[in-house]
Amino acid sequence: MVHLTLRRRQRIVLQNDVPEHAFMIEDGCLTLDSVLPEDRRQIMLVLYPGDIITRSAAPPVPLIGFTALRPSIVARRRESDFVHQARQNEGITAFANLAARAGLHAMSIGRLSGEERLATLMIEMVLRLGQSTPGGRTLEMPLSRNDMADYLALNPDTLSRLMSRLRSRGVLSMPNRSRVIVRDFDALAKLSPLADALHLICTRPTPSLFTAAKKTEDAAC
Amino acid sequence: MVHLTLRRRQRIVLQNDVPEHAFMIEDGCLTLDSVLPEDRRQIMLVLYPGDIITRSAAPPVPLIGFTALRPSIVARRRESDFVHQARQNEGITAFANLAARAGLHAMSIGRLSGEERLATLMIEMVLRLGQSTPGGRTLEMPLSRNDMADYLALNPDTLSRLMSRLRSRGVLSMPNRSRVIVRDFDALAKLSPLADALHLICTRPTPSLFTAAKKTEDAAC
DNA sequence: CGGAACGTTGACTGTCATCAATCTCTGTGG
DNA sequence: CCACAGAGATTGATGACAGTCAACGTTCCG
Repeated sequence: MVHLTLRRRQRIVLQNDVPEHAFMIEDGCLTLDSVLPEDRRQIMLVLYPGDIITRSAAPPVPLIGFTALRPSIVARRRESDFVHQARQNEGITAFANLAARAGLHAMSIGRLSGEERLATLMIEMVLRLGQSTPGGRTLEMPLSRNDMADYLALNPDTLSRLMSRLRSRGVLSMPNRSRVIVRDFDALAKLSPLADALHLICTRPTPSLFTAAKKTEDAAC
Repeated sequence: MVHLTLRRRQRIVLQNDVPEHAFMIEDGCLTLDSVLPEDRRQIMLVLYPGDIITRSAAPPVPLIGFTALRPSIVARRRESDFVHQARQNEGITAFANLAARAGLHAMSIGRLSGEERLATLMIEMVLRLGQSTPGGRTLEMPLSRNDMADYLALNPDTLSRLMSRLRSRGVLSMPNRSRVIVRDFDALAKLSPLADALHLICTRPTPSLFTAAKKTEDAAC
């Protein structure tokens, strides 16, 4: 196992590694992203500590990889490390969670308006990174404006307009480029049809199915 | 373990089951879908034999579930069945694959034009279900027009226009409502930036990482 | 202090959604 | 076997939302 220390903006491309690696986020915040022809970048997911990425769990597009949004630590393991039961359980829950989040994100991109998508992102960020402060929930936004646009499948100009709208309505404010203060979380939650789902997926520590399986040792089928 | 036989259009909602179940597609073709307020339906993924769905691997939105597109057989197992090493490997590869496909789909919805999305779907269908016939690759399309629209995050009218365009260009034809004949697969592939990725994800039997792990028995970390 | 990267805003354009009218299948019952 | 009903699909007219381009403002960095 190797620990990788990534600087901000540093990127690791998931090539057809032999042997394949599993990258486990230990600290920091990264994106799983890819760039299509004509500079169409899409951020598939934002990754947090506990997430595991492998080539097989990522879409097999040429430039797929992950990018550190802030200084991050990633453990790289080889496939053979997953012989152990405990590791396997970890892998199953991590991948199931990844699939669930990717599906939710597809739904957000596919069926929500620009404003709803932005609200959804902001709720995710508050739930993951927000701190209670006087005046609202505050967070250090790890995504740049362009990153946010690439995550939400919007263009930066449109996103800027949407942000201005939320600001003028007093839902949130941005004292500087990276800091966000959500002044009215309830209003924000009302803007996103996925608020409840986000709450479930961001707060429950890890889903239950296979972690519980270890305990019950009875034979199957 | 229970085998469920599903009729066309039959739907199973993934509730907060206790104990949670794993549904393994044995035969047929289904969708993983959900409906948001204002009748906004999104098909997250099309499921094929070998796929495994659990509540934890699906986005935690209220009406999430799967729908049979044609008569299908699904095995329902309980969590305790996943104690065994072999099952765990199965689970890991299945979920990793699900995550990869969900990510690819998000990219398709997010960054492709309507026409590119439709081409992407048609390529997926040809690769999964196509039969070589004189005059092109033929397939029985399991998705109705509305399903296709809900999968591609388009509306049915727009989709109809796009289909007409492809038909008039001679890329494909539809002798009846459900049968598709792809007359010029190369032209179709050129329309989708994700053609190569689809090829990788639809043809490789199952990804390699954890299936190989069983063999190497050395200690980890 | 100056330059570059990043962000904002306005005017215009294009794509896709919506609504409505019409047409086409498909299955049912006379 | 045909007529019919109802769902499904097509197509045109129109409108809304987001994309594009360009100009300008702001922040951050050397």
